Order: sequence, then C-alpha cells, then structure tokens
Amino acid sequence: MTRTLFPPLNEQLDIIMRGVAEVVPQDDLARKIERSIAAKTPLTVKLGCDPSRPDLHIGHSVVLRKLRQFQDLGHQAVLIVGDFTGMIGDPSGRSKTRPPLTLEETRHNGQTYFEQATRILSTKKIQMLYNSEWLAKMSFADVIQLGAKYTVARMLERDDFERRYRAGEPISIHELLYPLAQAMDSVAVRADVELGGTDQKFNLLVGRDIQREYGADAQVAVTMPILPGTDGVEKMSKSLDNYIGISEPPQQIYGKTLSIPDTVIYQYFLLATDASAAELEAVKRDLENPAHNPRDSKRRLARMLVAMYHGTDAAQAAEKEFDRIFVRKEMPDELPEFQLTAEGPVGILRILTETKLASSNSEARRLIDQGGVMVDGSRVTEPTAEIKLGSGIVVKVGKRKFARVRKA
RNA sequence: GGGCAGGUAGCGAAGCGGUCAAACGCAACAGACUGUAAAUCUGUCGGCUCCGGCCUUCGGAGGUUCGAUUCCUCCCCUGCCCA
Repeated sequence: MTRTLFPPLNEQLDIIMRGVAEVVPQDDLARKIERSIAAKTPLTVKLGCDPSRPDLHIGHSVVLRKLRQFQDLGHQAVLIVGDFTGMIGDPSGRSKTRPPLTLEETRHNGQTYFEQATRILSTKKIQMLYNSEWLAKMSFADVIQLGAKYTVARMLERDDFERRYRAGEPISIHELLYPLAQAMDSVAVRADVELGGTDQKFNLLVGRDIQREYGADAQVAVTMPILPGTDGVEKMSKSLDNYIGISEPPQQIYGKTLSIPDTVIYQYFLLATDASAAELEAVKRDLENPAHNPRDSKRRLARMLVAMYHGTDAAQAAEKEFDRIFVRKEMPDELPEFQLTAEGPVGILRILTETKLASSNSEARRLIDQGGVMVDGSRVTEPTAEIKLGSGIVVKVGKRKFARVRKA
C-alpha cells in the first residue's frame, strides 16, 4: 500500500529523531517536512555508499534503517554509489594504498551493495545513482572553481584531518577534495537531507555550504551514532573483524551478538533493531536491575537480529543450535564437508590443513599440542596420529570449528 | 632545492655487528573457567621438522665483514623544518 498523504509533522519527527545523534539544523528539518507535506512532494534523502567494501554489516544498517524510515514516511531515498571517488582510491587508508578500483569493479560492488541494502530498504521510493555520472564530467577548470569555494583552514577543521596533520601523518591533496566531491553529489541530486554516521558530520556540513554556493537549498544533515563493534569499543568494521554481517548465516549472527559486552546491549537494541520505545524502556530497566541476567537481554537481542535478516524460524533454530554447541557442547546440525583421496589412514596434519582448520602444518601441530583438536569426540594428542576415515569422521578444532571428512 | 627524523612480523613499537625468528603491547588462536564466542588466568602466535635442528624474513638493490635488522653506497616511500 502506498501512502498518498504524508503523516503529520510531529509523527514524522518522532520517527526520524529516534536514535539519531544530531540533526543540523533541526529547524530546517521541520521546515522542509512542512513544506513537503504542503506540496505533497517527498523529500530527497541522500545516502552515500562506499563501493570498495561491498559487505554490509549491522553498523551500516544503522543508517540504512534510518533511510528506510524516511521511505516509510513517503520520502524518496537516493543511494549514491561512490564509483568515481572509489576509482581515485580510498581517502582514509593511507598505509595500505588500496589499488584503485576499476569502473567495472565499482559497478559490480554497487550492485552487490544494492542487493544487500534492499534487505533493509524498501525497493520502492529508491533510486541508485553512480556519482561518476556527474563527477567524471567535471573539467579541471570545474574542479578549480569548486576548490575556490572552500578554504584549507576550514577543511583542516575536520577532526581526522586535524588529528593526522598534528600527528605528522600524510594527507594527500585528493583527500581534501573528497568532501567537496561528496558535496557535489548533494548538489547533483538536490538533496534535502543527507544521512550519515557521526563521522560523516563534517562532510555533510560541507555539502550544505557547497549547495548554497551553487544556488541550491542547503540539505539537513542527519547523523546517526556509530555502532560499536562486537568488542564494544571500536566502531564496527570489517578490517577490525568486530562486525556482524547482515548476510552472515543465522548461527554467526546469533553467536557474534552474544559475544558483545553487556555495556553495549542497549545501543544495539536502539540502533540496530526495531524495538519499540516501550521495549527499549524495558531493556534499559532490565539491564539496570542487578537481579536480571544481562545474558537474557542479549539472547533476545540476538534472536531479534537473526529474525530481521533471516526470519523468526531461523532465529529460533540459531538459538537452539547455539545452546547445543556451546551450552551443552554437542555437535552442530550441519557442518562443512571435505573429501580426501586416501588409501588407508590419513595423517592428522594433512586433515587439518586440507580442511583449512589450520593454515599450516606448524599451526596444526600447535593446535594439537594445545589440546584443541578432537576427532569424533576424542582428543588428538600426537601430531603423528593417523586417522581412519572409515565412513566419515568429524574433526573439531577449538570450540567452534568443525568439519566432516570423508574418503573421496 | 637544502637540513633533520623515520620505514622492523596483522597493527603499534623495541633492537642498532654475533646470544634475533627478533623484547613489549594490541589483535588473533588454543586451554581452564563462565551466563556468552564476555571478563579473568595459562599457553601459543614466520615456514619446515626425524623436535636435535633446518630454511626464509627486519622498505629495495648492491657492498664491507668470518658474521648485518644493526656499518657503507645508491634508490624508493613518509613526516617535520627551511627555501
């Protein structure tokens, strides 16, 4: 069902403001919404996405979910794939100068991004654009003109630039151009609102200035808090390996969620789930109650997250599976299978390396020394052990890595 | 263009002629414990190994030395200061 009427201002604001870090400037948002209601015209809500890392995680979901809320209120979502900026290279990663992506790769990643993002976003009221469409067309003269509209001092106000500058870390010229390029995206799509994490605040504000320079109405910057990763400290990111991917299997999502520290449980509920205001209150109360076991809140959170991306059945199954493996220490339901060609018994080292349960013979030896290797439930103590495959064996490394091995 | 300081394992950071596969911290992995894949504690953490050792590494290429991560030369990269 499509809405023909936009909900009233207060109702919209209630939804939009939930969980946000900051809206700059707030009055403008109200004004724009009022205007949109009066003119029966949706707001254009822009979100930029980085095509170099096509795997979305719960951290990305925070801002995507906010965009979804705008969609549900009848507004127009515009996803901008930074294919052009991606071709130049990554601005923040300097030590590991990432090889610039080809146009083809960015297109491909953009497509992957879209597929994943639409697990959260509605496929209606959405538009996806590649910023090469307008950025690639800019001449050097255009770029100089654009550059003239902003000053180095203002650019260096950005936290991370300032920090890096002070720390004596290199900052390339093109990195200074990034916020401007992103701002041009806002000009190009006539964004009314741009969404981003709080780390994007500066970029979003530059967008306002540049839009005005080009005679457009300045966008409202809506920033969302950064979701901490499963370590509870750093921001969630793939490179820190503290992420929960939205395309990960239910078991992974469930287990990883249970590993977050108690201190961030509430934030996860607030930012990554659809918990209602009342539910949020309840969660908060529980967590403050010393008689309440935080684990219960966390299990609920884990179920909710799995359910969001895989459905409630999967959530139940994941919980059951988790209890089986980690609480009762039994075997998982399904495990990866490997086939080895072999006559007679096979050395345990070969089994471990071929199943990728260990990355080298040395590591395999180490694991055995440390008592971390089980075959069919009994501990392997000798690296020279020969295992009879028979009709198939189950190898377990550590607490949670399993493989079934059969004779090919 | 000149001066200075740097480039060490996944990251950060010691070492500055042999005792260095390289201190320490983080991350990671294993074990114990636990409400959890949390916290804590213990151990491991380049590759190969007949567990005695062997092999390949300290920006790159050469050189000096019995011997270099440590000294020299050239080159590449980064930061700061001066112009």
